[in-house]
Amino acid sequence: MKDIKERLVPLLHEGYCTPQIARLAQKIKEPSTTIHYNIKKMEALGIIKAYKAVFDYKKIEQGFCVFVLISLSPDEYGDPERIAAELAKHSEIESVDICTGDWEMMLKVRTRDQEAYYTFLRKVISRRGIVKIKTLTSLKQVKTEFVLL
Amino acid sequence: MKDIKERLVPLLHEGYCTPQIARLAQKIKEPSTTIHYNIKKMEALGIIKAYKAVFDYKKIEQGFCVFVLISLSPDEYGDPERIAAELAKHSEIESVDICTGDWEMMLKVRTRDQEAYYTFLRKVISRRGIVKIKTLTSLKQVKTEFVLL
DNA sequence: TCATAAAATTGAATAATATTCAACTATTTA
DNA sequence: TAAATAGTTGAATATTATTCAATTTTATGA
Repeated sequence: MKDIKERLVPLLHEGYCTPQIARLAQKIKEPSTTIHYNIKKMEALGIIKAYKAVFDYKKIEQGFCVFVLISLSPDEYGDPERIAAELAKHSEIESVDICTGDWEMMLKVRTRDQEAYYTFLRKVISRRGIVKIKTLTSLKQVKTEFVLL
Repeated sequence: MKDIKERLVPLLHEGYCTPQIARLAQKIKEPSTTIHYNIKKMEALGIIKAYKAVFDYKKIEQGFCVFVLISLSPDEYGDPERIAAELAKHSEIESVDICTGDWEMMLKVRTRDQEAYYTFLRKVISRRGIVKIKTLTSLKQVKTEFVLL
């Protein structure tokens, strides 16, 4: 056994997939060359960013999911995007949004369990510029990435 | 012109994609038949739920993105999943989570613009059982669905 | 309005890829 | 330790994506 699975998951997580042109052609009832042309165009225009797999995260040791509401220090109001870009690099973070309202930033984070999240919190989230955070823990994920679980 | 694009986007949004076995095989340096076997196994076990495209949502008229924090009426504490499942059906909703803390539910919603969101709010979110909501509007999306924008 | 250019659609041919299958190896079970 | 099960792999086949050239449609400018 070569633990192929463990090496596949991270790749499929962010890419290494492709549209099924033949199936789309059959569904939409147009020639596959037409589908091909239109998809390549959307890729070239940057409309399509990636093709990826969606997992049942409980089954890949990523069952702990939280939303992190972040309040920035006034020093950072001018350039929240630098912190956002820094955070976005981490593979545990599913999404990073700069927001209005009581909180300046919203993260969605996935880890193995609460302990792994605590480690992540200390290592990544605790940094200069972030003055307050609030964690909302997901007890049950009903839909993710537009896919019903 | 047949507006192929408009018909492709909703399909690619939730599926109609497939893993690139040859590319994965090259990357991982294992035979493609081994990759194939392992992927089919993950699909059969329900580890992989779907293969889908990720879009630059501004470019498909879905540029308005919000997080909706929902507070349920005490009547519904016992069975928040029915409301969650109802909400999850709507294609505007990217994710539905049942949470701990001050709010019982978290939605991520995408619409064309603020007006479309307002309509959606009145039509879908306003319902018996939901007693309070708070909307956090995303001003800038840095990362979505594990994909950098 | 009409000529011209650019963009989009399409069928046929080809190239690339996924899938099947049978043999083999490694791992688990009793 | 034997037998059963699960995982790996190369070769053959089936399916699918891609290229290309021809054609149609749409946009542009005098």
